[in-house]
Amino acid sequence: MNIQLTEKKEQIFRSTLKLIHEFGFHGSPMSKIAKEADVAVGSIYHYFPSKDDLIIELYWFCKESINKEVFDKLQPDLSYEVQFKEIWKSFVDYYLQHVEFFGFMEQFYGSPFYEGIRNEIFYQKCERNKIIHFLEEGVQKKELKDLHVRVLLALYLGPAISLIKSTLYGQSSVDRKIENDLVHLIWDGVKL
Amino acid sequence: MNIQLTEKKEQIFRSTLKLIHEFGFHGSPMSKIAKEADVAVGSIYHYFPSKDDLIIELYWFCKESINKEVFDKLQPDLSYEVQFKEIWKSFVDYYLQHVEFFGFMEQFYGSPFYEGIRNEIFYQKCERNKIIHFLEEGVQKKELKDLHVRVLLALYLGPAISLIKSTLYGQSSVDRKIENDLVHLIWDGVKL
Amino acid sequence: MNIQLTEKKEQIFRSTLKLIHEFGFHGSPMSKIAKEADVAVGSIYHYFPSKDDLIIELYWFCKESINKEVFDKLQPDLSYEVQFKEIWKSFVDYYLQHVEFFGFMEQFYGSPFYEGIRNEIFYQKCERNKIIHFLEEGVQKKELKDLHVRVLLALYLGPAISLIKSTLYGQSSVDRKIENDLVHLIWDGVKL
Amino acid sequence: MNIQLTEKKEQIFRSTLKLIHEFGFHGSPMSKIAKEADVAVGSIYHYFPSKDDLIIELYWFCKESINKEVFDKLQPDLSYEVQFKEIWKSFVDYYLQHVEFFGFMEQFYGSPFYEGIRNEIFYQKCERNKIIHFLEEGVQKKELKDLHVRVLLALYLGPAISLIKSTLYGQSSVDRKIENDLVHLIWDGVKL
DNA sequence: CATGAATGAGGATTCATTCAT
DNA sequence: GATGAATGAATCCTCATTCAT
Repeated sequence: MNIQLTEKKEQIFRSTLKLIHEFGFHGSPMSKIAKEADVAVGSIYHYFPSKDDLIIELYWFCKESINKEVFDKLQPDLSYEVQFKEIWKSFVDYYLQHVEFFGFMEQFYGSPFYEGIRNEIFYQKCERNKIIHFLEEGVQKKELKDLHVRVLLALYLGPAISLIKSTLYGQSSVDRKIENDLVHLIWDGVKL
Repeated sequence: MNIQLTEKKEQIFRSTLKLIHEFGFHGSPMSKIAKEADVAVGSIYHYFPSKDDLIIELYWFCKESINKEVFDKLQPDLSYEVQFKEIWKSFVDYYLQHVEFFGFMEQFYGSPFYEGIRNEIFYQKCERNKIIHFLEEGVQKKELKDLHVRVLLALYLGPAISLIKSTLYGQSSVDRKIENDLVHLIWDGVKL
Repeated sequence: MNIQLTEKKEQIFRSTLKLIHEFGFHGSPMSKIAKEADVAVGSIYHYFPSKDDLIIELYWFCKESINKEVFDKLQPDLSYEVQFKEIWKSFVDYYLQHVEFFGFMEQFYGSPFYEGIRNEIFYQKCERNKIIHFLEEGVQKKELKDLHVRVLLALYLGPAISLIKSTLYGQSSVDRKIENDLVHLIWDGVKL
Repeated sequence: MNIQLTEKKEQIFRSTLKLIHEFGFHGSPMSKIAKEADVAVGSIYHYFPSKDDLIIELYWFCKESINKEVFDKLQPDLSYEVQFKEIWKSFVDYYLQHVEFFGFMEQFYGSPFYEGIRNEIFYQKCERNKIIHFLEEGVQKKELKDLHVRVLLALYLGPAISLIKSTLYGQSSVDRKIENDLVHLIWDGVKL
């Protein structure tokens, strides 16, 4: 998780993302990716050893992107409650503004690709782990109820993902009010 | 959504489910499915016009199954709160006991297959719609807060799905206590 | 060449003819033939050992049909010239009225099926041989020029087939005058 | 009708021609064609989108070949009669020397492939149209009787094709005398 | 570095044929 | 006789990957 990005590499990532979101893993052959990225097939193999590697690297690339978005702009001097809500909204907004990221991630998790790297994930500073850390911190600081982290996580991200899905797959549009209602309810549920 | 089930058809469904859960859509060629189901490749085509059709029919089959499980055994004379929790736990338990169903469904939603039938779903009496109906009923009966159904749904099913995922993919085991904690929190969040 | 025709057998012949004319050999699977003939696939195998056999028997069936048409109604007491022209016109008219026969025969000759039975044909009393015999007779009776039978045959049937083709494949319609002009020219060319 | 010919493409054409002539459309799978042409199956698909396309392009390739052969070496300062006979003999000889071309063409016309391109043919400068033009010219120049072009064409090419067929399919050999006799008879029949 | 022609194993699908009912 | 479900070899086609230019 610290991808060296050349211009070409990013070009390839974007195309792959777009195609997989639209057509799925099958339906996104290397030839199509190459055409979409406006490079030769062979060139892709210059940057990635195989298609599987491309996809797995793409996964880390996505992780890193959302990670940056959600945590980098966070102001650490705000109250826990505000941070709790900011993170949640950043998370939701990021995916709503980057449909292909979400589409790709969803497919990735269901796929056997994920198997291969499952264990790695726990040792990465990816956003999931940061969020876990943030929640555990909340418990320690007596901001959150003393619940198992799995409960907290499910309650924190579960509704977020559901909302994103219903926005993307159902044809409903983004709705600020609904977002706010949701975080408030969640906060009320878990705050001490 | 009212699949005629011959013995062979179900046999094929089970095998497809198993393989897709384990190996994903790619990684589950018809030949493998046939072998697993102990039928000839050609026979599958006797029951399903194409692989795509097989997968889409399988989707409805899964829907119908969970639908039955969650709602059929529900006792309508119980209080709303109890029903609210029962449904939720049935939902979670069903998937935890039928790993392949969940694995398949998750992949299905991310895939372009889903696109093709998205609109149909709203007109089906599938469990999602029944749950929506159940939640709307709760609002009317003044059992639940008067929130947008999307909020309620996200808060009801989102954590459930998150919990299932973290149980299946993170190798944590089922935990009754965690389940109970979660529903209670949810109920507290949405009850009037 | 003396096909026993049950009702079912003829039904199968007709369907095969129709389908092969329309869709070619490939494009006419047994299942389609069965459906068109309104019998079960298995039933076809009751009457014909294999698809190849069906097609070859069908060939003889067609031969016999046109044979009957062209020679049976011929009045032997007419002059050679009149018979010469009558046979020619019967031949042409028969195919123009039985498009599928012609379509099937054309495909048959080009196909490897024909190879297998080529030799048999010379010993059959099919119309080609009858025509050859009729032409040789003409030479003997000093009605026709003393030309090699291949020359006579090419000049007699060649234009006929060309005319049928241009009528069927080009979208021109049948034209009595053109037919008459052609036979007259042919007759003038070969008569003594 | 102006096929760009790379070396590989022609290689594939030759093999396809050979196999279809010998084994028919069915009996000539892509795998066999590839082996015969000494290329990989996939390579064929690099040059032709599908088997159907291959066959249709092959058709135009054949057309173009015979076209060149028959008309390119024609000397325009010869008398109409001589040209009339030269074209005819070139036509016959070309096919007798290129058995596979004739075999392929015959099958092609009978097949549903032909349907798809029938209309195109009339607008191409293929040999059939050039011959039609040559015959019409003969009528205008008062070299030929004023007959419908379909009559002239049937009388000109019909016997040619019959002769070729009887030479190829009946195991008779090429016979210069028979050829000459035939053209003379045809010429006598249609000349003014 | 970049290209894209070439490869061929592997996947979806078809279809002649069999056989239990 | 008649049926049509079941079979699986054979077909068309795709696509990850390689490599000579």
